[in-house]
Amino acid sequence: MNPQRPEPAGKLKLAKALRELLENKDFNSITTANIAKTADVNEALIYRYYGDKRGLLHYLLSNYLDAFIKQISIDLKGIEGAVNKLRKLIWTHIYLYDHNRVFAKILLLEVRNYPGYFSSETYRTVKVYTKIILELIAEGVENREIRNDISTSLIRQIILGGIEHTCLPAIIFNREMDIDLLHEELCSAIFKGIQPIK
Amino acid sequence: MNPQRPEPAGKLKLAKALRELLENKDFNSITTANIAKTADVNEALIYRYYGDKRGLLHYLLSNYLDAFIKQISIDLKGIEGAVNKLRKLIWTHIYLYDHNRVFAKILLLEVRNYPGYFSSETYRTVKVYTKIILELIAEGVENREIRNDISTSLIRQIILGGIEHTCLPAIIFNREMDIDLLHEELCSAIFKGIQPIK
Amino acid sequence: MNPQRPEPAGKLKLAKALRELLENKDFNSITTANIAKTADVNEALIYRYYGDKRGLLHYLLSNYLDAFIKQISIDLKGIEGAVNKLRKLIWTHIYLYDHNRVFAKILLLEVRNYPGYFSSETYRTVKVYTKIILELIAEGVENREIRNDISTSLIRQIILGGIEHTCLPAIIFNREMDIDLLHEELCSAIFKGIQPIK
Amino acid sequence: MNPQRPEPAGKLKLAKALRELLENKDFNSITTANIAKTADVNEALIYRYYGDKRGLLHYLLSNYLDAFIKQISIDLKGIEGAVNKLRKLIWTHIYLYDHNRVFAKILLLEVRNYPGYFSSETYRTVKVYTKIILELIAEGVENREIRNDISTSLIRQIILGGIEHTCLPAIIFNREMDIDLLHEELCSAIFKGIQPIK
DNA sequence: CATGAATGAGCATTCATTCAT
DNA sequence: TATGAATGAATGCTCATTCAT
Repeated sequence: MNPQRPEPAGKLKLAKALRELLENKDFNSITTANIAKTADVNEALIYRYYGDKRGLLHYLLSNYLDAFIKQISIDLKGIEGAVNKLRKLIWTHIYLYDHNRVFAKILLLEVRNYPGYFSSETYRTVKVYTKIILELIAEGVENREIRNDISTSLIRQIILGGIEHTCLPAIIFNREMDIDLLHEELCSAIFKGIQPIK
Repeated sequence: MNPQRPEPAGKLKLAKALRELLENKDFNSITTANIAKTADVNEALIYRYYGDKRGLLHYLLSNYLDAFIKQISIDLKGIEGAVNKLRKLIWTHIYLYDHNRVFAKILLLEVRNYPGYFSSETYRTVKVYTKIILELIAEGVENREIRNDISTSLIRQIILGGIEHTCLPAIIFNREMDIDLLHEELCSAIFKGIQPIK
Repeated sequence: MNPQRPEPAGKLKLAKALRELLENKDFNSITTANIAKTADVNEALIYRYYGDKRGLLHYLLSNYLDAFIKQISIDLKGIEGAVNKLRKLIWTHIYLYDHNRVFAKILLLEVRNYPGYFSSETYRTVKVYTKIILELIAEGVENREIRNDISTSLIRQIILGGIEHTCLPAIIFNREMDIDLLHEELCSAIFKGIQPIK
Repeated sequence: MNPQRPEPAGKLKLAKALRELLENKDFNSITTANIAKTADVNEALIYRYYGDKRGLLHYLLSNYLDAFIKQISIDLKGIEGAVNKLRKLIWTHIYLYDHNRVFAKILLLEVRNYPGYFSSETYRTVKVYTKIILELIAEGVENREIRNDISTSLIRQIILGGIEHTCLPAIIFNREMDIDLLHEELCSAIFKGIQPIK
């Protein structure tokens, strides 16, 4: 219960091992034997620390998501205006996807199809993020930067869907991404539609 | 002796079964037992009729590709001008992806990573299609509808990449597609760049 | 029931096909599909004509055994004395093993281990042969060419065991056989022991 | 950490089970399910401990070969003269084949035809043995007990071929062996030819 | 905190055999 | 007389997971 107690060595080694392996293989074709051997610990530790193989994946993911959210929070500091903040958020989101393709892949492709996703901690962490977005939108609506005749949740949908739509092909096919270009295109598409008509 | 001998029931049932299963799962996580049970035939028939599990997938695909190409060829009839034909081709391509999501998924995601794809019959059929596109582009260049300072194969790349980029997210996440909208956006992006500056 | 009715084409083709295949593979690794394809007939014919795969093998074998016995019977004509006839019989036996290695292999290795061998037609034909030997021995005993204080069946055992012993290594490892040398060694070993002490 | 850690129970049970089964069936017709059931352990242990089914066979074999070579080395102690040592070696070889028929069978029949045999550890161990023989022969040549106009490797060939030829039939057909008789016959045949003419 | 041992369920694939026509 | 369609029972092998220590 002591939040300060350091994680056991084996637990960390396993997480590190899976992260490594995910760079070259997809989750389903990585075996537990594989992970344990790479980590140089016993296979059974996966079950002790993470419940099961998928648990380890979610642990990895939630670690990443925490960093993701922390990064975005920092990046928003000092920016004025909800739309400006959202622009920055989108840029960082794309940037982080580009620089953490393994996680992007898991998040975009692996994690959703599985039963239990919506009751997972990953999902709870994702919701923290979507809540941040929602609040920015609400702020925008209040400031009259954003139309008030579209529901905030639909707007959030548009933003997240747009990011996904924008990044997915490059991530699936390991293509390079021109972050600034993609960001510009995406923002103009999004904000043209959701900004109030003056 | 009859070259038109109808396909055996089991063969067709298997193809149908895999098509069904692919709607919800990806190929690798569909088992042969799974397919056979869905088809309500014996597992061994997969091997009798298709050589192996992957053979069945390629059968499905090549059936679809033939229909795909036939449809596009018909759709181009009566249209004048290379750019107009290409616009129509893109529309039909998107339309067919939208209405045959299983095949779109296979084509976009499953089939490429596999060793032997480039020596498969599927690949040969795909090349028939890309050749059609190439010829339309060449026609366009000749008629001065399309710039002659970009290689035709690069232009083809742009078109096919664009279609992919446009359709992939909707296909992966089973989202609805506004075909006309996507088509319009895609075409304006493509043709703005490749039409000659007057 | 007409003994003159010719064998159906398919039946013969199958026998021929198996004989061919046995030259390069052992029986267990030849499949029924294999046989039928080589014979260019339907797989089910094996079951119509021979009951099962092993039945076909036994048919082949009994054909061979008939020829074997016929050949030996002819070879014995015009030879005087039981021991001389036995010498000739042994020579021909070795000769035929050497020149029909496929059958030698089946007879020596494949056929015995199987349940049902002793009630097979093959076994009945083999008994015709051993009866010939037994009669030659009895003739020899009567003529005082062969000791009368060893049972004829034991003597037969010694002869057949000796032949087997002599030929087996060459047959298993596909080695060449010096028929005359083997014959001489074997006969001197056998007849030294079984001829009456003068 | 203890390098002498005892072999796991399951590993040993599997080896014992295969040894038992080989008494009545040949390796190819023994299934992994068969082995596991006889050993009363899980089939997967074969793969954990031996890599695959054939690995288990080679384990059995190499255990046996080690004992074989150890026994022969001991038996040669205190014997004077290369030819006398070879005689003893031949006797022990025949004796061990007689008393370990399963291994004799594997060694004579199963192991050779397989691809990879010549790069296996079994083969390396076999070579240790043949080297012992070669050295004895060289010793004999030096002492003028053995002719020096036949290559030592040919002489080794004659000895090993002779043993094989002598034991094979009895081993294949589970017949009894009169070891002393076989030994005497074989040695007289071998050494008549290879001893120097005085 | 960590491990070695063991397992059940499943995997793609093979093959001798049956049967309606 | 012959065939195409179909199948049950294996086969060697893999892997996530459990558990006593």
